Amino acid sequence: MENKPVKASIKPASSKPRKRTAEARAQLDPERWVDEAIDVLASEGVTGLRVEVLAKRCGVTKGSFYWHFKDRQALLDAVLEQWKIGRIRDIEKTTSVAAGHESQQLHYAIEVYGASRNRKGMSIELAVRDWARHDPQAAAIVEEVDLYRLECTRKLFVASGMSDAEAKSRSLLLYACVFGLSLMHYAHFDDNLADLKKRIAERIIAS
Amino acid sequence: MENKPVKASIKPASSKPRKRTAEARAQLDPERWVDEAIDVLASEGVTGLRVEVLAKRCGVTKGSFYWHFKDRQALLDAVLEQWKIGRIRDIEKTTSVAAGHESQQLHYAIEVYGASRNRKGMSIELAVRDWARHDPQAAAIVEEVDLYRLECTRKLFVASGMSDAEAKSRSLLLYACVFGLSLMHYAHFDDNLADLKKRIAERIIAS
DNA sequence: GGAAACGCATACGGTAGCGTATGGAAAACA
DNA sequence: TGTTTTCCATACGCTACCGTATGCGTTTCC
Repeated sequence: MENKPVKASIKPASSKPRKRTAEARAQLDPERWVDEAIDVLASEGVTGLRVEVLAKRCGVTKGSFYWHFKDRQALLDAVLEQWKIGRIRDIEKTTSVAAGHESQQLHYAIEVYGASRNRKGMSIELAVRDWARHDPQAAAIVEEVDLYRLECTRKLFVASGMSDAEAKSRSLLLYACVFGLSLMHYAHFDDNLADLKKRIAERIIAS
Repeated sequence: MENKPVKASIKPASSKPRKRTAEARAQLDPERWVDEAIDVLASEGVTGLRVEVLAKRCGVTKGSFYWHFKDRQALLDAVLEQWKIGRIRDIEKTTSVAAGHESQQLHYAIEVYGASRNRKGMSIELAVRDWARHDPQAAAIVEEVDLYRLECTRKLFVASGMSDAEAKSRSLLLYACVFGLSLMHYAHFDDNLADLKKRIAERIIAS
């Protein structure tokens, strides 16, 4: 009556690593768990990230989970670590630019966060930040990421001709605004939101 | 014996009425529950708002809770309602000003949110907004409050001489920044945070 | 072709939380 | 004074979790 061998939620694994050592497999699957966990995190928040729920999403039971992870906390640690790595990689990609196009790149940085196609990314961002309000470990990761972000955009502002102090304030303003906007419900505040956003971006970036 | 539904009412609760009528008592206590609930909400988030935990904080058992409230959701509804009322009252207080002092009042509005003495208020704010990410009812309340806030500061910007479109963008920028800053961990980004904040406020408000 | 390790299922004990049922003390009322 | 209403305690059933123990088919290694 119970589902016997759960079939295909185990995805590739069969074709690629022809020679799978124990380590190769043990390192591959936890990543799968973490990816799925980040998905749940985005939609349910950290408190909705339960072992048995996650297992069901992966098509297995928690017996599998506790083989890959010591406990729930170990998963949370891995989620934080993977989030940090992904963010830093993304920040580097978003803020690297040829000299002379700094302010254009800053505009892009604002847009890319506000874009609707990036809703999931922002959901993760907000979930992690809410998590950080109750968990010092998450707070430490968020601080790392924030400082890295702030530093990268600060450089862009400096490169576009601002003083260091002004660049720092603009950098902070930029991210505060990006995250703050994603917290607010202003869709009915104006019928030309695009113009509003454009004015805001200009105010943040323009000299 | 059907217990009648409890209606939340705002009553200053005369200090110690030696003669407490039935109605006075039935209307006083739900308020107490809601106040305590908002405290828990601030520190634990909406998912940490449990009936039995709350009862313990009130020094009673949940038997009492279920006499005053139909279920947990009824409490959550009351919390949202009380939060909305409190916010709107606060916004009116913060944004009412004699003509000619508008930009000064805007500076005050920014400061009052960032003030450390207001940490609890901001915790509630963030908890409600996180709540709104998963609950349409909470989202509706947040939208009401947001639109009211945005409108009040918009008027201030207009009164200080801006165009309507510019005033709207500044209003949105102001609150986005206020909430965004409270989400970020930037304490170690600079050793003169006061100057940073001052520059940011100036950028938001100055013509 | 075993033997060991792997990867997962199943079963179990335990806690926390929701909501209901019911009893009971004290106040209010008549 | 007797009755009703108010307010809360206690006990119960139920579900959702966490983490452990154990069994079992399958792969990997010798």
